[in-house]
Amino acid sequence: MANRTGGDRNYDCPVRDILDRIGDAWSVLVILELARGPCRFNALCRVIDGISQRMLAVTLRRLERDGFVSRNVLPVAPPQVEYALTDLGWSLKSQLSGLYEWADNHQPAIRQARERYDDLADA
Amino acid sequence: MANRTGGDRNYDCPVRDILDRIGDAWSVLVILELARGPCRFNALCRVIDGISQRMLAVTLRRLERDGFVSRNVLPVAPPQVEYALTDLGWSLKSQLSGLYEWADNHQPAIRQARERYDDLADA
DNA sequence: CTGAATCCGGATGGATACTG
DNA sequence: CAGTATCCATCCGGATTCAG
Repeated sequence: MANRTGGDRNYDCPVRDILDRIGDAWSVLVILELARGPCRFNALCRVIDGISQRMLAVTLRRLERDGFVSRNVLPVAPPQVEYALTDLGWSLKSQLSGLYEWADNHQPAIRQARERYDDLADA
Repeated sequence: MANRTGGDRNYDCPVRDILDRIGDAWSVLVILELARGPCRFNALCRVIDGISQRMLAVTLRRLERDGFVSRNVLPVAPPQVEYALTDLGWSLKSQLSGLYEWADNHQPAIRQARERYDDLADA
């Protein structure tokens, strides 16, 4: 989605951008992983199970563009690039933590609601 | 996205479901609208600018399934269906409010980061 | 090692028409 | 009124290949 499909269903969305980002599974996983410490491209690729090089690159670029992640090229050969959370990134991370907590607390309720709903639907 | 594309990139995602939901623009808008009070289908359709009948129906069903929204069929003719937030829905709404606040506070920083990034890219 | 470019299948969402 | 069904354009993400 990146930033609105067509480009202009504007609403009030100052938030849409952030929602688009955290609505993206990979972004969240990358942020969570980087919260454990700075990390390099391939290391991230290995540890984030299932992500493709392409999506990791795309995700990192988006996060970097939004200022959540810093990209540090170490002048060595072969080149190494280290990614880390910025202050803004940490701020977002703490928001995510809040969401995670909420999600954990309420997941049983959601699960239950779904089962009830699905049972009725099957019948 | 609904619930994981392929169906099984599992991770630790108790949160993924919620993230998928609030990552969806329509869901957020519907919740926000219902937070202003119960509402009927066509009324929602009119007030949520740009949504199609289909997407409203799909969105409402998802929200209902997860227990965020209640669907109340009034036994009159012609049939009326009133949607409203459940307690769980209100709980989610307050989380969203937190996110909105955070987003508002940090949007300047993000905007700035983007401009900086894009300027460098253009050059 | 760290990516960028290309190709491509599948899912998503819009438009439209139809129904109870 | 409150949806459902169908068709179709679009976009996303995976796999693969190439490059600095």
